[in-house]
Amino acid sequence: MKTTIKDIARQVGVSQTTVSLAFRENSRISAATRQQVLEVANRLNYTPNLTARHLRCGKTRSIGMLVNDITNPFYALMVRAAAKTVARHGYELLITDSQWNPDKEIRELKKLIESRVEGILACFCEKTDEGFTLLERYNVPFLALDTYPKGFKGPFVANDLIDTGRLAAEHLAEAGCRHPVFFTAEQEMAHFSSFLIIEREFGRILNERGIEFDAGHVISAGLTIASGLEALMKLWKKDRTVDGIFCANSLCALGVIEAGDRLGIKVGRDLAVMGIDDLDICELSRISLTAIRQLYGQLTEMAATSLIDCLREKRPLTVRLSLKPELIVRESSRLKINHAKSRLVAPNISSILDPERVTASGKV
Amino acid sequence: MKTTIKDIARQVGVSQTTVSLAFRENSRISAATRQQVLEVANRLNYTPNLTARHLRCGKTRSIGMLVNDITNPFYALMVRAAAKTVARHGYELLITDSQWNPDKEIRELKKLIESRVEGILACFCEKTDEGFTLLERYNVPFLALDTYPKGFKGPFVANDLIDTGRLAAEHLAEAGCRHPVFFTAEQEMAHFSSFLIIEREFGRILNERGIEFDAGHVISAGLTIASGLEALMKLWKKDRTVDGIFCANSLCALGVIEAGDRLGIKVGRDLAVMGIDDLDICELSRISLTAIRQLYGQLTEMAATSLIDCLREKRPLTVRLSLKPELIVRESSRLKINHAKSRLVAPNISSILDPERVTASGKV
DNA sequence: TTGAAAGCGCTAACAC
DNA sequence: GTGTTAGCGCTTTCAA
Repeated sequence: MKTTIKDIARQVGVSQTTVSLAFRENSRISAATRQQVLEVANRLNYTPNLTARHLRCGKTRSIGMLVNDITNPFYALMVRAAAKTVARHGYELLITDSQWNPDKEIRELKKLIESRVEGILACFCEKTDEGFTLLERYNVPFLALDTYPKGFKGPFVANDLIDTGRLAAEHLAEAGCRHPVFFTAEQEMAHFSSFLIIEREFGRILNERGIEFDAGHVISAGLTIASGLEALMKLWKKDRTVDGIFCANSLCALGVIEAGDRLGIKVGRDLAVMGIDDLDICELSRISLTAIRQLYGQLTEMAATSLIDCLREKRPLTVRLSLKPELIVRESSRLKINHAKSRLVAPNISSILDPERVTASGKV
Repeated sequence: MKTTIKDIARQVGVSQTTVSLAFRENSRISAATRQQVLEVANRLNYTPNLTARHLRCGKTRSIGMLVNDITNPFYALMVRAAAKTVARHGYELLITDSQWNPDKEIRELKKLIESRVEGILACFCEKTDEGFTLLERYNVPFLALDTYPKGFKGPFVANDLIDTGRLAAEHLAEAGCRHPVFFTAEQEMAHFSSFLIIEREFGRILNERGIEFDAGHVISAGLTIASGLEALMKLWKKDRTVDGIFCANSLCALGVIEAGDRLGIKVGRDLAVMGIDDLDICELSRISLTAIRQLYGQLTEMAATSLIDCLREKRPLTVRLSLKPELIVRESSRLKINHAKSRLVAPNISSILDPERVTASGKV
């Protein structure tokens, strides 16, 4: 059995209260008794039982975090940022993963609530409203992170998806694409509000510039290398006029490049490829993938901070914030430049060379 | 304030026990009362307080997991596998991250102990013995995962590092390398037992085959793309005889390839490059990096299962298991073949094409 | 400066 | 089937 405060009290010959007090700085305990208590505690290998403390105090000093896929570098980055931020304020982070499964999302959220986390940072998988309805119902302070469900009225810190769509459209238009397509997530996810927002703005800007784009130019490619590869293979069989592909993430774009290589398409010259999420490897000269960088670390830090601030001050959460993404142009989409001057520009390698860079793939 | 069992009891007009019992399947409660209780519970938005339950029951049904860097795809993969396995047995997973910092490792382990996890899956950062000494002292069942500290007498499930070193040495020797080097982790990590074991076996096999290899052929390159890039840049300035580089991970190897490209070295023909950890992108034909695949998912699943089994049966943990790694040969190291027959072999693309493949980079 | 008593929300043992 | 009682380990009054 684990040593408790009682055991120590008995050994030292003081009350439980005294022992409890001895573990806190500048409480009204004499230096001598504190000394004794700490000694015995150490000898008996005592560690406080947080379960008991939390029950008694009525709060857990913990924040829950829900992500869709912990093995995705961006969620991992967010988790890391959240853990750090939360720890700085004396909180724990309970991490859970829905695996894009709405049922699991609900189950995980319930468990967090039952664990009595004081607040939740939630990346909803957005297939239903159940997730945030649940949190609202049980009255748990929460914040939507990275993206938020359609029509969501609550607090969020997210990436600016309209801007994302716009940047992509403008870039491809300027690169000289006349037949761009959007490779969105797989069928089941393609109707998530985040992808739809990007798609709509992407199309709107293209149309504005006189480039044809409608539902027929949206392809449920998926979000993995394998699915991007397959999607271009399939597309190319029936349509070889495509000259630009905007992928919903960079993994998909890597698959598209691979397919291009196998099909003998000159990526960057005859076909512009770009993705969302700037992975480290996008910078390799062999890849050199144009990507829209989202600031996941900052995003999460801001979210966690404002959640904890509100918790502290017992204010309701009101933050609704969209972070601007950044376009990183590389070789995979220099159609116009290459056509015009046939000149290669050195890829942007600054960040790869910077060992201090916060990285999604990290170390070992 | 949150609804408690008491509130429900009062509303329904039964005792707390009855309410408590009503939430369990086939307890001795009448269908009618259960019905009532559940109804009221639902109306009052009741959720059980796990903190209280755990305190009362004296166990938390939770397992702690310590990794060195949650943003590293392999640790993320392990976390995912652990969470799944543990959940299947009705346990929770508390995830923490030492960030390769031994002090943080201790702090995090202490927090897990205080949270009264029933067992711990630990990837020790190995800078000191403090981590496992602590766990032994507080008598927490634990398992070293992925790697284990030098001279470690306790239970572990790890990759076979001797085999890893051997596979690399044999492969480079057979590829025809006469001047191979080992790019190990950065200075501060290079003396970790895992890297040392790999290094020693790598050298031993090379020597056995009459290839020169000593401490001078070990370079503290680091484990990131940036550091691999820099390391080869530096090395090439003073030594151009190197014809094979075995990197402690694949990210480093990607950096090496990048450096090779920039320096005009023909990677795969004049310089063989290989790494440990087979990332998805290693399979892209633009990269085609030879790598030693470690089975992180299986590793973790086995560890978690045996931990929980022992917990259940109150047996002490005794497992000491090393999993065999697998060599995946690709274009980056086909020196001999290329020299001899100048023939390119199609890269192994099977796994990329398999959408079911468990992947480190995952979706979105 | 210390101690006694109460209680956080729940469950287990036992009585009815 | 249901209720009573006690107690998990801790902290927080309040009294001494």
